[in-house]
Amino acid sequence: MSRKTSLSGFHEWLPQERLVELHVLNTLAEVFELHGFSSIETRAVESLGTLLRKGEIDKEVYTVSRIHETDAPDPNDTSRLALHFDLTVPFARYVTENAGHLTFPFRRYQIQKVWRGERPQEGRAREFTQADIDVVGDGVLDFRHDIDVALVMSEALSKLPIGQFVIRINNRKLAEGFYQGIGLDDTAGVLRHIDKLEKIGAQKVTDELQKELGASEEQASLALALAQIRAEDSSFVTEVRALGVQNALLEEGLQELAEVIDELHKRAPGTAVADLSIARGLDYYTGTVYETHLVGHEQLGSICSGGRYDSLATKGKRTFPGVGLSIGVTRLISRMFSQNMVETTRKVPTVVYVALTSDDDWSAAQDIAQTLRARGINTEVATKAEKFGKQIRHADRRGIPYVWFRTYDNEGRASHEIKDIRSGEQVRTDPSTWMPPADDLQPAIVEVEHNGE
RNA sequence: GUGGGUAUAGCUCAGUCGGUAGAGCGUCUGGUUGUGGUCCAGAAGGUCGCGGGUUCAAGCCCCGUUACUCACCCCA
Repeated sequence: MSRKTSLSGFHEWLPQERLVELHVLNTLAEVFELHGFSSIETRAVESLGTLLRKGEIDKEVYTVSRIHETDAPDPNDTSRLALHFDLTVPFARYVTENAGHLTFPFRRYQIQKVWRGERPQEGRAREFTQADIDVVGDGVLDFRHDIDVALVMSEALSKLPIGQFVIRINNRKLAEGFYQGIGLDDTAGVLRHIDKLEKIGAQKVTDELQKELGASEEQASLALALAQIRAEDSSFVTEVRALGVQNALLEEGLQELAEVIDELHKRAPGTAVADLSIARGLDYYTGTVYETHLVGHEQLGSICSGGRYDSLATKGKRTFPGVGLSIGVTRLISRMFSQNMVETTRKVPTVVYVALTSDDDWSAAQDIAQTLRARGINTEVATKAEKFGKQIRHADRRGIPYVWFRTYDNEGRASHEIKDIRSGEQVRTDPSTWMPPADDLQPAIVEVEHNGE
């Protein structure tokens, strides 16, 4: 169901693929609203200064300029406009700008396209859709929201035809406190190497920690030992303590992570683990961090990530701490297509195709269609009285399940017949009463079961 | 940004030693003259990515270029 695009990294889906995407988007919005998140949109552009405030991304940002701009663009001019590369940073700007009109804690969801200029490959596009939820507080934000957002995402992902997934959770305080406790001060550097654990293996990570960060053999092996800890409940706490590191920040992180994991284990068993190797690149995270992988598709990378950020949004002396998660909708559905994880029951919305017996019947056929549409039955009408075989074939190829015939008996009296193309069954009917089975009213998404995978 | 691979019909791909551009699927038409799917027969469909070079002759060899693609980096 998937195919190449002529502009790399900019997907354009076929109608049946779009049906899947819409199903995903609608399902997510539904679950988010069930949990009281309001929908907002932010503009597609921000000033370069806003986007780069945290100073990590540069080349992957697309800047926007008018073709009539007189001077050559200055790459250092932070007032230039650029397309947003995620929804968290624009949201932080939105919160500070509209703080006076919002009530806190503010729960919002936001589903929009974002753009990044990196080299595309499977699961990585230059234009893609993110579905974010965040909760932001004024000055303080109860820690329970860290648990809440993970539960919401767990529920949302469970309703998608994507098989099993695991939300892997860590805590920045835990990691940073631990590294401080063993004398490693470059937290970001250590995390960057630890993050590669799954990809390059334990030995290489230990080597790199020593060579590139100047860690001692003992420091490296302790950092690695921490990263290898995994648990579905708070049993990881004793494992960490067994490593014998003392640090106040570490204790705080341990407590937070234990609380998140215990509650998820209780309310959404099997969907979350504490994984102390999770690092996350973005440096604005200050506590809980999340990453989500599809079971059996780990190579795809994370399909839903986020974390707690205590100082991303500030306005004068006010700070707006937040916590949120973001689903990579495009990454998710491109995988669903490439692995044939889903099918649609048909590729068009149409339920009934009204055939023409003669070219003069078109207006009468429109009357039939109108009667059906009034009851919510998607209907289209043929424009030419081609041979019935051709009209049926036309409907069949487009995936329309029913063809409607208006026929005449020997006395010229009109009667109606409807044919189910799939079974071939054709019966007399009446436009004012006919209804398709509920399953045929709208195209549906069907999860494909793969054996042995 | 770095390194590898690929580019031929709508799609998937063959194309030998440099010698007239091919197959399967799909599409269209007919067999079957107003009830599809199967079968049979036939037809349409090409800037061989683009530009240059070598040669009597280039899809094929050489140089350049663009796009796509995979991996790295990073991330959803």
